[in-house]
Amino acid sequence: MQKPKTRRGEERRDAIVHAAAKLIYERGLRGTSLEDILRAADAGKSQMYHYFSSKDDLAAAVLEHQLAQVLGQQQQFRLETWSGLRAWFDALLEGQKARELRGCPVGSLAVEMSATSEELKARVADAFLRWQSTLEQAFEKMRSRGLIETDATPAELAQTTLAAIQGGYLLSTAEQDLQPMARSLKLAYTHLRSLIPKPSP
Amino acid sequence: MQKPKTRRGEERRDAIVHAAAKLIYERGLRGTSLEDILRAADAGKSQMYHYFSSKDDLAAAVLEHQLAQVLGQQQQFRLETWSGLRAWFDALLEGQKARELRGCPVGSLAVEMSATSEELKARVADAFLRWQSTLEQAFEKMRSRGLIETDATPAELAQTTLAAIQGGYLLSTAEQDLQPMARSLKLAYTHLRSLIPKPSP
DNA sequence: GCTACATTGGACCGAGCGGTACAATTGAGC
DNA sequence: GCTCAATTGTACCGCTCGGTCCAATGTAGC
Repeated sequence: MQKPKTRRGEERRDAIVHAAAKLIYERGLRGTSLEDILRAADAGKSQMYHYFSSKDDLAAAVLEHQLAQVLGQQQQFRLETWSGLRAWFDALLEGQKARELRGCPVGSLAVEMSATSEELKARVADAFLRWQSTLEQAFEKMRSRGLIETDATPAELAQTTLAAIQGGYLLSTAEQDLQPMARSLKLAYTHLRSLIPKPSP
Repeated sequence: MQKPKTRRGEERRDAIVHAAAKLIYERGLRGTSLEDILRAADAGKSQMYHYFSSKDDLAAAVLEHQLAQVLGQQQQFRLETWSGLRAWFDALLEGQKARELRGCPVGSLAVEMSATSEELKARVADAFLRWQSTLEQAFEKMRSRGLIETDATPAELAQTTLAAIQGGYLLSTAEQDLQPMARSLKLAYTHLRSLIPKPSP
């Protein structure tokens, strides 16, 4: 409903979002009740409805939180270098293994939210486009530095790379096997490497 | 609970599964109540519980139904030929457009089911592996006919192709734009084409 | 047309859901 | 230490959910 106006309020709001993110990631959005979340956050209903207007509103905040987590981790890598890109892919794979093949914290939430209201659908689209745009910037840097050379636009590369990531997550979660994701990421990496300009003889 | 033992029973069971598949595809599994489904199928609760032991049991039947639909359509194409493969990709894209970017009938259900019980998770894995195996067979045919030549196993090609499809679906649904799926499928196709053996000079 | 079983209608249930109301409590700034 | 807005505890609400029960009805095969 409204933003926290004190330090303490902010911390409580964050605690609710954190607990919600964790539970929703594990059980899905519809599979997680407000009461579960509030119990986990050690908060009461009045607190939640003080900061969020509805469960959907909280869900939107959780989506933002998850995206921020992903982008935060991503920022630790210099994606515009080959070694950075590879390290990032490796980290995604490690994360998926560590989280027991439960899927992408943003992607799986997005699927469920897109099947709900128009409002949430729009929020999901916005979140994904922002994610895509961070990749686009990295590929644009690579292009301008001569690391890659292709007719494909950076936007196109960002889309196909993100699709490979999401497809990898989904298949690896569905089949309960890390391999499909490993292979999908490897293919995406190999494809990008194939765009390295040929040395002119 | 038990299988239909008459013609009429079978039709009613099918009607329930059909209605469930449609609504669940539109609103998600948890977002669809039994009462919604039964109203749409013009059936009563006792009918549903006569043929299914629970909502999860019905969900498993819906997954089977959706997979059968997908494999049925797929069978109309000769995937082991380049033109057939391309036509299939085009058809997937057309379907996603026609269904208003709502995603893969199997994939989106799989995401939600995997976040639920262990039982459903196992069913999802089985379904996906069966889908994957049909692709694997097609690629194996291509390989044995000399259409492709690669170190990658048919199983590996099937996995990466399926991942590209699912990633394309997910991104296109999330961003509410057909383009990411179009590009993801195009990339998958191009990659497979790159495996055409070089004519020995 | 009898019989045995498959099928169906519909009332009912307890639990849990998202959401509301309101009074009590806290604490920052003066 | 007063004041007043920010924050919190708690009881409550109406509704919908998945699931149960059992009597009524249809019907295939004899």
